[in-house]
Amino acid sequence: MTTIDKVGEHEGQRVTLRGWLYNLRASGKLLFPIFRDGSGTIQGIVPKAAVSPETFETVKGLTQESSVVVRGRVRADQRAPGGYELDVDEVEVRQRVDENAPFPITLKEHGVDFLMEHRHLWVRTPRQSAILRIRAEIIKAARDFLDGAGFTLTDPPILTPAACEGTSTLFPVEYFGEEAFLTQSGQLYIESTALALGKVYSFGPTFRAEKSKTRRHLTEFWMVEPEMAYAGLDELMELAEHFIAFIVDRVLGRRRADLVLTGRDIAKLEAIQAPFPRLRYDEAVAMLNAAHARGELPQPFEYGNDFGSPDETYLSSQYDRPLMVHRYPAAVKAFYMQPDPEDARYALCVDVLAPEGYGEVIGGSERIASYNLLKQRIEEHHLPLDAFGWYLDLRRYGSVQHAGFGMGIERAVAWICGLDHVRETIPFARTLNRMYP
RNA sequence: UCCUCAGUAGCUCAAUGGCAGAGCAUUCGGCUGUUAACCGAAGGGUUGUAGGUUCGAGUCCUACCUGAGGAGCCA
Repeated sequence: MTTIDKVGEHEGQRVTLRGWLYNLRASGKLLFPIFRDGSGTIQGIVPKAAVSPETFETVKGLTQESSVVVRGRVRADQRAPGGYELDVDEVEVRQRVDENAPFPITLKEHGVDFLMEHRHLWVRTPRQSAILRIRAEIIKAARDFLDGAGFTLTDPPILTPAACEGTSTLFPVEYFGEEAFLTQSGQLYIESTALALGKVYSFGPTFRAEKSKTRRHLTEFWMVEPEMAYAGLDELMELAEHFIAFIVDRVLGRRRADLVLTGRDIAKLEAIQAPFPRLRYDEAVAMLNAAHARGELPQPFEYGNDFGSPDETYLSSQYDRPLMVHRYPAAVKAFYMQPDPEDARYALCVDVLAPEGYGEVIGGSERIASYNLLKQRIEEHHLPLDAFGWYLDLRRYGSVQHAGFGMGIERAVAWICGLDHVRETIPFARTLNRMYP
């Protein structure tokens, strides 16, 4: 018993593979079934003269995605894409797909709507499987990095009584006669555990009821959020760049074949090394205005706004590694962000923009440590003060400088895999117009 | 919420207002090295829904439904 990714270790030996029929070609009395088992694909060879008549007929009658246990000898072959072929001598069919209701996803092209409607079957195709393996590697790398750097995983609640940020739309749920919401970020809660444990992180699903219809948005997405006590913006930016560089390096080391399978340009990922370029918001605005003056951007940028998607795309395209933009105007940022002591009009925050137009993958900031200032900001943003009582408590009992960021897993996967839409980065995407399957 | 585009065979798409078509998939036949194999044949249609214009509508008009791309907002 072995798996397809390890057949090279069994060259010349007879092995058993458990998988599914990916494709079947025939040339007279030669059959070429291609099997997949979740670890890869391999082509089998079935010459009529070399096997029993029963085996030949069984393979000849196989339908796409029928489940099979196959036995045969592993043979190196120059003509094989993976380097090895299987001289099949025995096939056990576990379930044969009925030819009157064939597997809907063929090797030919399909539209987005059809594929998403059949997502439960689409995940079987080699490219989608590769993306899901890379996603798993990215998540493991993120956790390994933080675990190794002294962070403790603390899981925040999914059901929450109030908004973390006043701006985004929340999904309401009925909670024993009261209204609760699905979390849009674990940040406020891990600020609490950071003051208990020093360095912490959360990893989990978050929900935003925004009616966004773009290649970068899901209503349900996963975030990894580190939070550090006794740390400010500088430490946070250093953490962010080493975090991302570690993840990219890990994927290049362990999932290179899958990156190639997705068609990713590997050289672009190999350039991702810390340190990353850093720009103040003001410097980024100057770049956008200069680009507009040269006719490279259609819209002039209005100082004081947050960057739009075309602005982010332009800025990130100027560099071969992620760009860190820091110190945005406090007025456009969240209520909990610490103002810059050198100029209170700016917030001590940072957005990390992925290269090649993939947009913001990380957003983070130093948090307000002062009780009075935080209370004032909550009031200025017209947020319910009583709902934030516990959050204000953190500033009454041993308040310290602290900072953290959130990285959206799906955007990171989309960037690292070079995908044009985040819907392929998660097994079952939840979008504005899709809840099925 | 706004802007733009699309909806025809299981899938991907054609069809000047004038006979509903092709490739793939499926079934049958041929081929001993195929790489989304190829060659031959067969079956497969309420053209998203409802109305309207017209001698005649897949095609033009109106409304609606569904989806996609983008904006805003965000990770």
